[in-house]
Parts: sequence; C-alpha cells; structure tokens
Amino acid sequence: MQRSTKKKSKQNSDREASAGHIENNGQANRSTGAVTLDDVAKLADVSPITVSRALNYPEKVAAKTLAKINAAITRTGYVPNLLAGGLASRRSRLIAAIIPSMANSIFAEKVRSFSEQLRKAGYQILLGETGFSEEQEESLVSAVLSRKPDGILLTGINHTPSCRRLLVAANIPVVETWDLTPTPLDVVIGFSHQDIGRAVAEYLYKRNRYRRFGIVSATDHRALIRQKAYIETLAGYGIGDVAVSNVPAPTTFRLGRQGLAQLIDHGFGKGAIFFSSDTLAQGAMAEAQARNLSIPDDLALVGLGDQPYAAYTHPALTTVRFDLTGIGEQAARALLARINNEAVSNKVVDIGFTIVDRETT
Amino acid sequence: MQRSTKKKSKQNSDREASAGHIENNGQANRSTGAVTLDDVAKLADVSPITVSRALNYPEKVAAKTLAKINAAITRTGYVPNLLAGGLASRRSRLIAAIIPSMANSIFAEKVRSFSEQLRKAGYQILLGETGFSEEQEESLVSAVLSRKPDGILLTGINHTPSCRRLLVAANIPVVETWDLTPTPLDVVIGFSHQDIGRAVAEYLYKRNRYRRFGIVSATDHRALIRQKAYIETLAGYGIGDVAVSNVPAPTTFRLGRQGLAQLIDHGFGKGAIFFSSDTLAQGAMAEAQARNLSIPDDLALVGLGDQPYAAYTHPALTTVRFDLTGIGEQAARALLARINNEAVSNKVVDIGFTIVDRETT
DNA sequence: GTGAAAGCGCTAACAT
DNA sequence: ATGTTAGCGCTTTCAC
Repeated sequence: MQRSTKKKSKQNSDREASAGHIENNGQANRSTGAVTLDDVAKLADVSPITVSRALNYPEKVAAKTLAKINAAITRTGYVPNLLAGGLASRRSRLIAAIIPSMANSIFAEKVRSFSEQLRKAGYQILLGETGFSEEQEESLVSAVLSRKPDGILLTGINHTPSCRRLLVAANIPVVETWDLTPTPLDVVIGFSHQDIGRAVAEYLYKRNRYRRFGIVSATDHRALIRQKAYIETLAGYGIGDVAVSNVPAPTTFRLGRQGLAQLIDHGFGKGAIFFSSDTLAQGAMAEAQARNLSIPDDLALVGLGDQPYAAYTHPALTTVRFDLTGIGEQAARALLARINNEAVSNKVVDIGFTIVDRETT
Repeated sequence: MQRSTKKKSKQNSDREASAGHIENNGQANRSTGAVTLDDVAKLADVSPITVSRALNYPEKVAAKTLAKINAAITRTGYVPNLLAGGLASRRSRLIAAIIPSMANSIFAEKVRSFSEQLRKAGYQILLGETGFSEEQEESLVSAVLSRKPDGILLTGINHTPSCRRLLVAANIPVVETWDLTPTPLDVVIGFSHQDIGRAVAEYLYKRNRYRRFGIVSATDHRALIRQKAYIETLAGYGIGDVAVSNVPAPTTFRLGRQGLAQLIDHGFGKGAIFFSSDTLAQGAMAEAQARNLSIPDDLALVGLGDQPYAAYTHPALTTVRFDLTGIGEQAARALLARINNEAVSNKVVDIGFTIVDRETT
C-alpha cells in the first residue's frame, strides 16, 4: 500500500490532522471505511508496527512517539480490530465459558467472578449455555472453537467423545469445573458430589431427630450422583425407605413446591428432606407454609449452593456451601497460567464444601 | 503457496487421506499447525474457494463436490476460523449484548431469548455486564466493538456521550431495550417506566383499602423514574407522605428484607408497598413473616418483573409483568432485519406491561 | 459450477 | 527505538 515517505514534513502531517478525515488512498478496495491502524500511523507519522507496539507493548515505544500516537488515536476515534489482531497473532484474547444455565444463579456467580478476573487480564468471555445436555455442549464447543478462544471453561467432566476430540484438537487450555476426576482433560477445579450426598445424609442422620428421610432432586448427572450417595449412606444406617421426588433441571421455585407436595401427598409425614438446590428448598418452604407445616419441627430442609438469600429466608436455610467465587477465580488463574505457559502446580483442585447449619434443620 | 495441480489422480488424493496427517508444506511459516480450509481443499482436490462456498453457500456447489468436501472435513476434523472469515467478509457473526447484571434473572431471560433467536440465524453472543454504571457501559462497548460485532443490544437509553460516539462510528445496527425514547440511536424496544410508576400508584389507590403507601426501590436510573411517577401520582390523589426506602442496584432478597424492616422501623404501619423488583418483594415477604405481619391484611406488596416464581410464592405475588421473552425475540428480529438491510417498520416499540393481580394486594 | 488473484487489518520475525 | 517484509486463514471480485 502506498504510504507517504517517512520524512514527511511536520507541517504536512499537522495539516492532515486538522483536516480530520480519513483518506481512502483513492484505491478501489474492500475496506470497511472504518479507521484502521494504518490511518493512525499516517496521522502520527510513524509506521503501522509502531502503532501496534504502542497499543500492545507501550513500554517498548518512546514516550514522545507514544504521545503522538495517542493523540492520533483520540483524534481519529480508532477502535482496534481484534479479528485482524487475533488472526495475525494467533491470540484472540477471547475465553469461552460453557455453563448449563444462566438462570441458575449458582453458575452465574461462577461466570461473574471468572469474567472479572479475566477482564483484568485483557480477555473477553464468550458464553454458552448447554441446558444440561451433553449434545448441546458438543455443538456449543464446536461453534465456540471457531472463534479460536485462548482457553475454555467447562462445567462438569462428562463430555461426548466428539466433544473431547474437538477440545484436544483445539490444543488450548481447558478448565473443567464443578466436579472432580482423576483424569481431567487438562485441569479440573471442583468438589465431590458423592461426598456431598454422603455428608448430608450423615449430617441429617446424626442429628438423631428425624424419623423419615427424603430427597427432591434434579435429574442432571451431578445431582443424581449426590442422590445416590445420599440414599446409599442412609441405607448404610439401616434406613431403606428414602422418599424420592425427581424433577427436571434446571430447578425452579415452582418445582420445589411441586416436589415437596408430591412427597407429602405420597405419605411423607414428618422428616428431613435434601433438595438439590436452594431454589428447590425455597419453593418447598412456600409449600410448607401453605400447608401450615412448621419448619423445622414438621419438616427439616437442606438446600444446596448457599445462595446469597439462603441466610435470609425465614427460617434461614441450612444448605451446602461451596466457594463459587473461588471456583471462578481459580479457574481464571489456572487458565491464565496455562496460557502463559507457567507451571500449574495442581491438575486436580478440590475446593471442598461445608454444610451451613441454619434454622431449617 | 504451492498447491498440487488440480488434476491430481484420485489414487493420490486417497493415499493422502488415509495417511491422515496434515502436511506442513515444508515451509517456515507462522501457521498454528491447525487444519485449515486449504488442507481440506487439497484433500478434496478442489480449490479453497470451493470449500468456502460449500460451507457458506452449499446450494452453489455441485452435490458430488459437496460430498467430497464434507468427507474431507470429517476426515480432517476441520474447524473453520471465524477470525479469518470475519476479517475477510467483514461479517463477524457476533452480536454484542450489554446488560446491567446477570444476577438479575430478568435480564438473564431477555438475553436467553435473544441468544436463542440469534443462534438459529448463525450468530454468537458476546455478553457484557455494566453493573448499572454508564461508565462501565462505555468501556464495555468500546472493548466489545473491537470484535467487530454485526450488531449490538443495549439495555436502557442513557449512555455517555463518548459511548454514543463510539456506537455511531461503529456504524452497526443498535437495539436499545428496557425503556422508551422518541430518539433512539437506532431502534428501541421497551416500556415506559413512568407509566409503570403511575399505573401501580393508581392500581393501589383505587383498591381503596390502604391507608399508607410506601416504596422500596433500587436507585438505578429507571427504578428512580418509576419511583418519581409513583410518588407524584399518589400526591395527585392527595397522598403526600409516601414512605421511601432506597437500596443500591442490583436488588437482592436481603435488601428486600432490609428495605421493609427500615420502613416499618420508621413507623410505617399497615399499608401498601411497591418494590422495584420481585426479588425485593420476596425478601420483604420473609421479613413480614418473621415479624408475624399478615399479607395482604397488614401489608400489601407489589413486585416488578413477574419472575417465574412470583405466581408460586405464598401468598402469590402481585407484580408488574412485561414480556421479557418478547423483548429478547423482538430485539433479535429487529437486529437481524437491520443486518439484512430490510426495512424496520417501527423504530420505537412499546411492548407495554400489565399489573398481575394476585394475592399480596 | 469452479478457480485465480488480491486483500481484509493486523502482528511476528528479522532487520537497522 | 523503529521499520520492512511477509504472512495469519479466509472471502470478495472477476474470470471462465
């Protein structure tokens, strides 16, 4: 492309600047007409690569030059084209995050803290929702990989074989979250759903005050693992008749009411119930109130997730807490480390969980 | 780049295929090593542009050729590079969506329906959260525009001057939502917050059974407009002492409890209260219950948003409904129409609202 | 229906 | 500290 010679007079470049319009070079081209890095370079009377450096490695450019360039950027209203930048540098500065559902604020919080960390490092997030389906996850991953993200956050450890193949072929850092496995694709940060099911069963059993036990649970992969562990642990204590009500994911307030209603209508009297989300438990509280059942005297409730509201329901909800914000932050840090080729000390990170003992049990 | 001649023998191409590896051409280059469209073209023994057509306009390619190409794609596991495609075609197939907060499921639902429509049309969504701040919105818009989205969804009609400038310079379709203005940047789809404030005041006043009126409201721009209209309308009825409790956005269950507690502690006896979100109202229900106040006899509550749970609280929440899904869908349709240069019949779309009369009033 | 050439806007690599 | 050259992987335009 024709560029004015380097030693163009200062006056000339100033005149161009005050003209305040973008030259088209008079060439027939496919340009969008938008301000490009070349336009800025001409106006600042430097080469394009220097503008590129000013943007990406300002410390490598002389202060004077930097000032000229910044003035030109302001004057033109230049907005970099990251499609072009990403193509040339093979770094898109884009990170994909795949979650089951935005409606579930538990995932929303994970993504929020994840995004926040990565934004600070100059990355943007491409978000996808699977609706708890592995097939949907596969098609999302495939779509998202075509943007050449520098890394990807997954929820869960179960993926279709083709999805795994895509991920491996993409050859980018992958962080799986929300579960644990000894054989992650790359790094996994989460907690054991089996341990949670067992721990809640133990917690309720050892209180020694409930005659009956029940569970209202979604049917997604992880919730079912918790359910199985819960039932088996209780069976180990000699309790063979755990009442079960299953509902489709994602869980809602309404499904919580329905789930409890179903249990009660099928003869569940007084007892303790484990819900697969705080939302379900909250819905059940409304149902209990509507039926004039007292919590925790008639019905003891345990939720999952320790949502911000859980401490403020009336009575306050006993629930299982895991560090949502921590998962997001650690996932971001792990991804960043892998992108920068730093060593990742731990491929499998168990962030654990605690049972928060409040007033519904 | 060196390519084998077109009339390469079939056997030869088959041999390459079964070898199942990607040639590097022996050149020193900056390639990522990933499978490219050129690799697919070579394997299918066609030119790159034909592969491009097969992908983007399959109807323009002969069935036989298409089959060959698809086989090559499958065999290589080719994933298109949309950075390159977007750069070349000046269509990124990316749409930016800017919302105040993901935590607020009202916005989450808007984005969900918006994304769904656009995904069907082959677009992906770049999501950004402003945290209800215009400055944050500006920096987000600026960041997002560097991805060269084909369109952008905004929440609200208030933007900083620089933000407006950026948007205008970007020269892409813009849909503002969640509010109305006679002078949208491009298209606006929403409802009148002033009308809502007025309508709720009228609704409550005309029930003719409340002695006192209050409002618990977030302090974001739109909530304050509703609050003002609510107070002014009541003033028009001769009610001058509306009790007010303001809380920061985004609203939470806890802030709802707190807001109601504050009103009551400052002497609000029996009466009707308008909350700036269902979440706040739900929190207030817990506070009322904790204080043994009866709803709606002691306290009448109106929420906003008609969240899925609103119909299932106990008692069921009276609230203001607007068609969230509709906003998302219409915004998507408007954007698509503008992208395809179709006429947009209406630049200002009022989707209206209704007061859903349930049991808390 | 298919192909050759050119270039989208940027940056890596190698100068100086 | 700054510049030159040559692409990144794709699609447009114009041929045939």
